[in-house]
Amino acid sequence: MSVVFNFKIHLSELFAQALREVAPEATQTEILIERPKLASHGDYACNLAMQLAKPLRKSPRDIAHALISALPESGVIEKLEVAGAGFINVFITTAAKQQVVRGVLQAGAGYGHIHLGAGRKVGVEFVSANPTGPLHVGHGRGAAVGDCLCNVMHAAGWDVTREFYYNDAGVQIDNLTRSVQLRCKGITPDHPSWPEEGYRGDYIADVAEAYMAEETVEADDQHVKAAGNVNDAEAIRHFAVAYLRREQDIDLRAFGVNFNLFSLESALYADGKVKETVDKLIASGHTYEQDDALWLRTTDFGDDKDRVMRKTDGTYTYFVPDVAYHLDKWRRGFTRVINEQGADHHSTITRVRAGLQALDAGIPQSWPDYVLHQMVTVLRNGQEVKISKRAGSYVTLRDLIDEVGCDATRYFLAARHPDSQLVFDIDLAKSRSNDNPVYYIQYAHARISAVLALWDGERNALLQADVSLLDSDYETALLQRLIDYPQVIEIAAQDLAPHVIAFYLKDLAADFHSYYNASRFLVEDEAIKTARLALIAAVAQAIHNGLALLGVSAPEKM
RNA sequence: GCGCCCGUAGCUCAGCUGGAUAGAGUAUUGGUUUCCGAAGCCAAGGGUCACUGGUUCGACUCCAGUCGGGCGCACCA
Repeated sequence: MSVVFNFKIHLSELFAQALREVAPEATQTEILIERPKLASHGDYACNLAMQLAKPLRKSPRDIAHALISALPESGVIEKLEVAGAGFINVFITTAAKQQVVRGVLQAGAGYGHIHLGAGRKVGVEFVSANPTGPLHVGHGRGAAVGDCLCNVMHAAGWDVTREFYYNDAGVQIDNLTRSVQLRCKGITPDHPSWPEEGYRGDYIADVAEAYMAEETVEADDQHVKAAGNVNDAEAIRHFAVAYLRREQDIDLRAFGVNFNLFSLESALYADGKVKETVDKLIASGHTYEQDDALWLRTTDFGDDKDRVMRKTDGTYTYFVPDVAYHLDKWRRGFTRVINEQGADHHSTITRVRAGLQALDAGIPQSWPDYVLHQMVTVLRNGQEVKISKRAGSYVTLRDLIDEVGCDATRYFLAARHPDSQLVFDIDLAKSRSNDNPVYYIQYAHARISAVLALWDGERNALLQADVSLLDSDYETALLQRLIDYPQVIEIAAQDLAPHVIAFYLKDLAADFHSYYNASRFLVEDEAIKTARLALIAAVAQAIHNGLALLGVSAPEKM
C-alpha cells in the first residue's frame, strides 16, 4: 500500500477537481503547485485564483475562496488559507509528512525514482572525443555532466543508452597519423619540417615508441599489434587510434564513466551508411552541384548559408557522416536523443537537424536534443592554462583525478549549470579540499553511519519507528526536504540540468548538520531513539542516492 | 558583421515552466566542544539582480535595444 507523500502531485489533482467545479470553461488552465519561500506561507501554494481572475472577471481572492470550498476532502491537509493577492496556501499535516521516513526506508536505493520517462528509450551521447590525444578537462566536464544526466534520466524512468561517438576518420586523423609517423622517424616538433597542423604533445612520442616496439593494444573493440613499419601509414593510423582510444578508456573508467555503445565514424563509411545518406539527400532534391562540390541547401531549414557535403577532392565533410549517424540512431528506435557536447560544437546543431529534415524521414524538427556545456578554463598557480592539443599544453582528466581526486573532480564539474562557464582552480581544489562542498555532503553521510554503527538494534526496527515523535522544527525541515527529493529528480530530468542534484544535496546536508548539532540520538527512551535513527537513516539513504546520481561515493568513514 | 551562452553579495555560484521580504558557499567579524565525528553548528555585516525601455495584478525570470565577457561563423572535426 502506497502512502501519500508526493503532495505536489496530490494537490494538483485536488485543485484540478476544484477547477472543474468552479470554472468548467477554464479547465485548460495549468495548475502550478509551488513551494513558498516563507514557512508562514504554508508548505505549498497555488496561484490558480490569480490566473483565473482575468478570464472569469472576478476578484482573485473571491475565486480563491470558491476553489477552497470546492476542494475535495484530503486527509493530508491541515489548513488552507487565502493570502496576498490571491494565493491559496496549503498546510500539510505533520502526520502526513512523517510518512516519508518509512517511504524512503522501504524504497531504499529506489527512493527518488519516478515514472516521467515511462520506460521510453533515450540515447545519450557524450564525451565523444576524437582519438587524437588524451582527454582534457573539457572532456571531463562532458563526462561528468553526461554521466550524471544519464543517471538522472534513468531515475526519472527512462531506458537510457550511453553512447560514445568516435571520429576516427577525416583530416584530423590524417594529421595524427603523419605526426606519429614523423616521430617514428625521429623527427621532433621543433624540427623545421614539422607540419603546422601536426600534433606536438609528448604522447605522440609514446605512441611512436610503442608502434616501433611492435606492442599490442587492446582497446574497447580492437586488438591491434603494431607493424613497426615506418612507411606503412595505414598501419600507423590503425595503431595510433587504437592506442589513444585505450588511453581514453582507461581515464573514463578511472572517472567512473561507462558506456553501453561505441560508434565509429569509420564504420559508417565501411557499411555504406554514409553513401546511403548522400544518395537520399540527393534524391530529396535539396542538393546542388557548384564549384566542383556537392552542396546541401541547409538554408531551406533555417541555416544562414548552405553547406558543402562533398568537397572537390571527393571526400565528405564532417557533418555528412554525422547525419548518417543520427539517422542510424533514429532507426534504432531512439525517438529521444540527447547530445551532450562542448559549446564550441554549437554550429553543428543546425546542420545536423537540417540534414535530417532534408531526408524527410519523419524526424521531428527539434530532434535531437542538445546539452551544450560552456568552456572550462583551468587555473594553475593563479595562471590560466591555455588548452591547445597541437601545442601539447593542457590539463588532462587524468591529472585532475590524480591531483584532486575522482569525487571532488566529478562534483566540481557537474555542480554548475551547463550554460555557465566554469573556472577550475586546481590549487584551490587541491590545497583546500576540505572546503569543497562534496566533503560537506559526504561528511553528513559519514556522521550518520557512525551513529548507526553505535546502535545495537535491528535495521528492520527502524521501519516500525513511531514517526509521530518527529515534530521538532529541525525534524519537520528534514521531512520536507526528503519529500522534495523526487521533485528535484523531476526538475533535473525535465530541464536536462543535473546540477540541481548537487545543490539539493548541499541543502539536505545542511539541514542534517543543524539537526545533528542540536540533537542526541542514542537516548534512553527507546521510542524516541528509534524514531530519530529512522529519520537520519532515511537522510543517509537520500544522500547516498543523490551522490550516486553524481557518480560520487558515499563513504561511511572519512 | 551574424548566431548561441553568460552578466545576481569582495570571490565562486543557485534562483524550479513570471509569484509574496532575492538565497547558499567562501572570505571578514564574533560566539560555540569534559558529550554518538568541530571536515560541524549559531550569529552579524555585505545587493540600484550590468544598463534602458516594454509586456501585466505581479519581472532576477518574458520581449526589444545598449554595454561587457566567452564560444562559433571552413570544401576542419
